[in-house]
Amino acid sequence: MTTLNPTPVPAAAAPSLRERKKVETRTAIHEAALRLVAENGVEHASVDAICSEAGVSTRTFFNYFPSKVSAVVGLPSFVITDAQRDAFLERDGERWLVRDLCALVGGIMDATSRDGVDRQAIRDVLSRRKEIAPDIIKFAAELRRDIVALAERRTTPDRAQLAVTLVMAAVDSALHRPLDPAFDQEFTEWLFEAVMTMQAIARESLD
Amino acid sequence: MTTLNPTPVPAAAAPSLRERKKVETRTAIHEAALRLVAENGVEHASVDAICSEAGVSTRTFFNYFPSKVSAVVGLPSFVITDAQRDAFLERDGERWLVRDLCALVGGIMDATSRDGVDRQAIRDVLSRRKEIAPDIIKFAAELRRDIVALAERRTTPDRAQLAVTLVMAAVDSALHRPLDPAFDQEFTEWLFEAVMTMQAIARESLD
DNA sequence: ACTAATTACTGCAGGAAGTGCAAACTTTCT
DNA sequence: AGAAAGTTTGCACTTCCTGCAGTAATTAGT
Repeated sequence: MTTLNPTPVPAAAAPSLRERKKVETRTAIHEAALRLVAENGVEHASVDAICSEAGVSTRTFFNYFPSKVSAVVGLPSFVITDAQRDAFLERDGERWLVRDLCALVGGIMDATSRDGVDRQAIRDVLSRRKEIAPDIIKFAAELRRDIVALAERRTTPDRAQLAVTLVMAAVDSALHRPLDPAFDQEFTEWLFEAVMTMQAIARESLD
Repeated sequence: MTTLNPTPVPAAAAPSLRERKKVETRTAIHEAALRLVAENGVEHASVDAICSEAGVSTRTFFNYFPSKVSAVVGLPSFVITDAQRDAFLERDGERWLVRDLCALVGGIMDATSRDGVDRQAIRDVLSRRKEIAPDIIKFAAELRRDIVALAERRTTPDRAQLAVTLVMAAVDSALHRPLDPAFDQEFTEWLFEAVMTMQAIARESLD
């Protein structure tokens, strides 16, 4: 499952002018959003401001991103690729369920800022402007549903619900952690570590 | 902590006409919001519609509640009472931290729909209209900060962060659970149970 | 190279959430 | 009754976001 090419195989093909321009404007918007939010905070970085910074019309902005947060994240929405879904469903039952969920979610989150945008920039914004966390969580809600659907193929609905909640909580904790040097290591690892620490805290709280 | 009266003690005193009217309009708005959201879903229940259902102006609506969700919940915001804070800080250290957090959060959530509104109504809306969950979580974000601040008095910032994240995840799971008969029992108990189950899932996922 | 079909960009009109301000109205106090 | 204090309302305004229709740019066909 390592070398699956999503494009129709026959040579990477020169990306057309159109394609290049699309990437260009999307990147422009994304970078402008990142820059302005970093400088002024989410509240005081209006979509209009981002648009003029990026040199596009407001309408174009919403052609690329459905919301302000999504522009900051650099993704119209979180999506599960076929490869990711297959990898997750390869194993069955509850064994490694939580670990696999971490891998899945980590992989999905890693899709942010692909097209040549400095990943450090997005990390900075997330850690410096924590007010954005609730919006991001809300933004990820749609994804959550999809993941629960997948998890339900490996355990009961009830436990699937809780397992996913737990992993999403790990994401949440990532957004609230101060500064976050750990964001550099594999996000998946980081998530799993968070889950394990939570588990430990819960257990210790009992004796 | 069972029989603590929040009012200044000296006789319950006849609530003035003004006070009664305020409660009346707040209740009217809350009930209208509940009713319309239950019928049409969050998306299709506009604030304007809620206002005319409740017989108040739009402006008055926002005098009572800062947002649509807050009107559904029936609270301008989640608040920690002094009694609750004191009860939480009575114990020290990590022992029972998670349990105490569940009690704290459970108590806070229990403040919804006090003034004679059928609690069943709000439960119904939450379980029938799950799309509202992300908004509620976002609504509770402010509270989250306050709770973390409290938790930090009993453990390290890092572990406080994670412990609170875990308990908030339990709330999240409550919002996503199908139908939820358990909402009837003490919410606190329910939260703790969710945490424990998550802990179990995480642990089992390892062996 | 010129035309035709796609596809992207833009403006405009408008809906919905939410805020500040000042006028109008109600309850309360003296 | 009249002043003081508090509540409700209308109005103008900002921001996010969507549908629609027209324009402009890219690409494909000849």
